[in-house]
Amino acid sequence: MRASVSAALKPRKTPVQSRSAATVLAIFEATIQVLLKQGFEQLTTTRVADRAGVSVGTLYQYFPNKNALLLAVLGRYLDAIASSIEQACRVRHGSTLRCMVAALCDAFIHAKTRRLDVSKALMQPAAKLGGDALRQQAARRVRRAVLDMLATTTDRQFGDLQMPAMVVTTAAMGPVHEAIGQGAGPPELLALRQALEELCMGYLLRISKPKQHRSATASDRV
Amino acid sequence: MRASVSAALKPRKTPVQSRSAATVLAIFEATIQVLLKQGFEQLTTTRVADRAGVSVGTLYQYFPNKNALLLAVLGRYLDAIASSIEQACRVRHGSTLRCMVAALCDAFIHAKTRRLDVSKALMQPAAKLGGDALRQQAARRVRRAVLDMLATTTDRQFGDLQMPAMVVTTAAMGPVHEAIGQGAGPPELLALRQALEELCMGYLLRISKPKQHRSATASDRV
DNA sequence: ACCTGAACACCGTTCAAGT
DNA sequence: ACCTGAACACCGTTCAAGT
Repeated sequence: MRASVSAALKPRKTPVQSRSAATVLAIFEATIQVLLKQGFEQLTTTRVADRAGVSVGTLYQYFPNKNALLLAVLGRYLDAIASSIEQACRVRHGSTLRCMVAALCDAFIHAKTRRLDVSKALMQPAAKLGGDALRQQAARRVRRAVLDMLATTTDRQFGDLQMPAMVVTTAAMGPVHEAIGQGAGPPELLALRQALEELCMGYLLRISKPKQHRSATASDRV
Repeated sequence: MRASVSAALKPRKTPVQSRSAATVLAIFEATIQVLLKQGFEQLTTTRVADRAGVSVGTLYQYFPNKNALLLAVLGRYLDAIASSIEQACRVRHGSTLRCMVAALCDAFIHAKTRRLDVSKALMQPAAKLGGDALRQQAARRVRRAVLDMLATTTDRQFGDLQMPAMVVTTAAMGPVHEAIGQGAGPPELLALRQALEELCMGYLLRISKPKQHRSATASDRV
């Protein structure tokens, strides 16, 4: 029952023929193309329709307005990011804190780096009306995934988990966003990854206690 | 020689009579009013001019286009924030790491909380073309201030300072932004402040070594 | 069921005319 | 030196007509 980020942005009419499903896909791709080649300011519904090979009217048959189109594209992107981080977290359930932190830092950076051009292109309209709500919804999924993972550590125990999960996720985003914005290359990203790990480890060690070493296998497979 | 964030956004023509200085101020205030009352989507150059009590033509005499107007308003806001953080940092030069971190966390939260309505209203257009460049420029000032402060600690010594300064500033922004976005009240902000302090402390202690206790007064007034 | 594109309303921007 | 506001170009959105 995991909520999809783009749930509220469903096209006006659901494609029932394969022809229109292709049309919607073409519009999505055309939007990203225009965003990449012409930029946000130059993005026009007519231009998108042209590049998609359809008329404006067709575009408006599937999206109530330009904003909804942009949000739909952004939503797909955020969905993909959230999913990949969720998976990275799930794989590390029941492992060491250091191991979890390392995986998490990797996942954050990969998410933003995977399709760097698209990331950057989407960052501009991201703060427009509604875009922030989407961002928050995706952040909630990530936060939840982090919390679930932390709850299964083998070597540390936490009091509250809500706050640390929130702090770690949002805190890690900032440096990554900044580094990307400054056009950081592979070497800088490597140094950044290291710094993020120190950041998360320092914080999480500080607010947690070592776990009692009675029977380590007891809570191994909860 | 500290660069002003809004340096590149100077009005088209510099007001030489007091009448026009008042006009520019009125336009600034009108922009924020419209942003607050009608929202970003409804913000129209004509509407701003109307509320400022001038005609559109007058507005365009001082700002080359709508985007420049928005950026100018955003620039003033970011300037104010950066300045207040710079000052908070300066006051703590030569003090303890814990003391610095505490002051810094306070400054971050205060900056975003001071005029919360304006903060929120400005967050929408912040990511539009050019807005991101402004944000980065302000972030650079803050980063610089943090670095300068850290260089004067009495109890710890760091290897590199560039990375920690960058990480701490950008990392702290995320949780604050998120909390504000979720409509956090005073109690939540207090808990957040505490968490931010742990975050910064944990990280900075981790990457620094205790200072030798030879003659503490030697590097006191560098 | 899906597509077209001329037509309409509205907004950013200009500029000739005013004081 | 500063202000005005009608006029223009362009973009988002619609809808009657097509297949």
